[in-house]
Amino acid sequence: MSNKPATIKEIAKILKISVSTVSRALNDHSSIGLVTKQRVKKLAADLNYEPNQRAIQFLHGKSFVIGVILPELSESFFSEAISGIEDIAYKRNYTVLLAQSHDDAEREKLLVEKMKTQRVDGLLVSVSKTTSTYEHFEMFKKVNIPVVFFDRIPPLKDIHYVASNLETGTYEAVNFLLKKGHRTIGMINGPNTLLASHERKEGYIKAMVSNRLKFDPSLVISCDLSEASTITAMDAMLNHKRKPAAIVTFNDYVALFAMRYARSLNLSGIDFVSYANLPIISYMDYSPIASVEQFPYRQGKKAADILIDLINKPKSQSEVEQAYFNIVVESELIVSKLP
Amino acid sequence: MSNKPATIKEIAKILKISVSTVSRALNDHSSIGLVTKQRVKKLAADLNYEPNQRAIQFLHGKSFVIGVILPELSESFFSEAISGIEDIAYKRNYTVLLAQSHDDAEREKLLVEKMKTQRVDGLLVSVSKTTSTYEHFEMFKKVNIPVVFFDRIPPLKDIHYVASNLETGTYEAVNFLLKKGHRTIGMINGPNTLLASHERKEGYIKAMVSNRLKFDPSLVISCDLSEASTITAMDAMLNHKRKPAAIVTFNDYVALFAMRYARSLNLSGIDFVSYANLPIISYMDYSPIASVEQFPYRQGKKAADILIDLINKPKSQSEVEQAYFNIVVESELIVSKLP
DNA sequence: AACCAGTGTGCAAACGATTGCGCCAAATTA
DNA sequence: TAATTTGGCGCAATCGTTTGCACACTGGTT
Repeated sequence: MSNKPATIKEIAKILKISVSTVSRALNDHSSIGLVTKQRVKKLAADLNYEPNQRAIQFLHGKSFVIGVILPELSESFFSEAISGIEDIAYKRNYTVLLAQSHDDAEREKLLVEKMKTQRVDGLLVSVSKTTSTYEHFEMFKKVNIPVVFFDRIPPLKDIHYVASNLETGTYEAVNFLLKKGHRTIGMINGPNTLLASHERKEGYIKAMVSNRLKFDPSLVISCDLSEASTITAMDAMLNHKRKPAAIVTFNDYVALFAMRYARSLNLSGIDFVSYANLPIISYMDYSPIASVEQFPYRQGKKAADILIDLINKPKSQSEVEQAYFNIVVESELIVSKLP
Repeated sequence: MSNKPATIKEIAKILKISVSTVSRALNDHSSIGLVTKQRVKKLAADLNYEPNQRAIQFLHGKSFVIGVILPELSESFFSEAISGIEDIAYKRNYTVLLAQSHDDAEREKLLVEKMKTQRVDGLLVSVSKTTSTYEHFEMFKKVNIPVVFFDRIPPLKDIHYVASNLETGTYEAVNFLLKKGHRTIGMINGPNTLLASHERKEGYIKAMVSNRLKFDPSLVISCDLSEASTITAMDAMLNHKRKPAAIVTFNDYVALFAMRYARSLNLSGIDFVSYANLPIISYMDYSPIASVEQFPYRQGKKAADILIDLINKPKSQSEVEQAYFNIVVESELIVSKLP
């Protein structure tokens, strides 16, 4: 009963006109008379006609699908980013094919393969932590399928990407602490290999310098983001000849570890500032007094927009004049509301 | 330059055989000679031939896509569930079309519409909190597209669903507390309208009764899950003539609020048990001593498996003999490891 | 010599929608 | 009145793949 969806053919047969007329009528083509249009549209509505997307995709040689590969949806940065991607895709009539690499380079490679066999029209990627080779992405370029990276950018030339610049947010953060009266500010940073660590450090330095303070490198300590490593860093801070009165931490986890450790030593009064990645942290007894926000939703939207623009861009005649989008979303300091 | 992907036609032309032979050779059809098969496969590999999925989907009248609508990816229950869904879909050669309702009934309706125009082969849904009408799902049934609900199940007859039974986990939780020596155990439950609240209460009662203790209804207090409401419930607990020495809370947020409130009153020694929904909670200074786990990944896998089974099931001759899958994934108590 | 079985291959239709081209009639113009 | 425009519509090809059917061989059995 009421089984197969209606097709354009059936409409044509019932109305005793040709399928081309029906198609044109539904698409408001100028060469179709008003009465015919209305008759067709009426019947289409009655039959609950909906165009078969697979047929259209097939005809156009396009899938209207964008692939999205990201490390972990359970990280709130990514679950928020995917909302932005989804919203744009929806608005621009694209569909999202989502997959998680779970920070596994092998799996990421497989997923990229699958995206290719699925013939996505474009790819949005935030690369896995363990990824060290990038040929699988290069393949896409060869077949002219645009790839846009976001947040976790591979060290490649000539790519499109959207990422946040943590320098500005960090600058604001340190400035905020200085304005609050702190003179000695520490930073528990991430591994030096990460671009993100570098940006944080640069922001820190700029803030110090622009306030006519001299930058003390020994107050910026790297850690590997584990609790143990955070505690080691904290020990170094606390034994420093200039013990910091405020500390900027690489992320909320590190802040959590550091704050807990400080309390376990019965130390209070140190102000912490972090980078927002755990929404739950605001519910907690102790939380950073301010946070650098990276606007994942906004980044997701932007990246999706760029990707779809690229998909629909007429092919550039010469490869040379190809422009690469390198969009930087500025980060921003959000000061916690007092309870 | 290496533009369009290779097609079966090109292979046929190069090898001077017909497309049907090529197709059959690639699919290992028995009527094709060994030599021909090998020649075809060799060339296909050389040309990086991959079958055009859109063409195949179009031909079969199937999309090999399952739609997934869930409330919020940032809730870890769902982000874990989607991993299970993805994994099964990948394994069984389906593709996932994901969308979030953000707990908005209107949006959910729109998304269901979109899924229909996209002609998904099946639908997996966890309904939004604000959804109160269900016709949009009924539509799918009419056109014979299977729908499987998971976790948040609508109050409908004759539906497929996968959900966890919180009764068993709650039973274990209360039992655990009793074994630990507590005689008076309180429960801060959710709204009575929720099935989940009911299951928790039943588990609580069963545990008490099976330990020959009498059930005191005044020790099970409902709240609306807000902090204020949790505090009200806690006040009632603490002023109870039999002040509970252990409390089971509806979820981790409620546990967080309650524990914080207890500490603010300088109360310690109350044992809390909760239902796992915030992975971060184990990182915190104070956390429940045990948690009822609902295995979202497992639920997601199960739901996806059932859906794909339904999609591929030969049509039942009579509507009557249609069987409905009502799968219950038992919940389970996980006792926190001591640090 | 006629028949059959098996093996290997090609022809052509089908899936649903779009679109360039051509055709016919009515309306306008010369 | 004849010539030209134009509004309205149909024909048929096209996209890539699968598949039922027909056909042409070869080799073996009556």
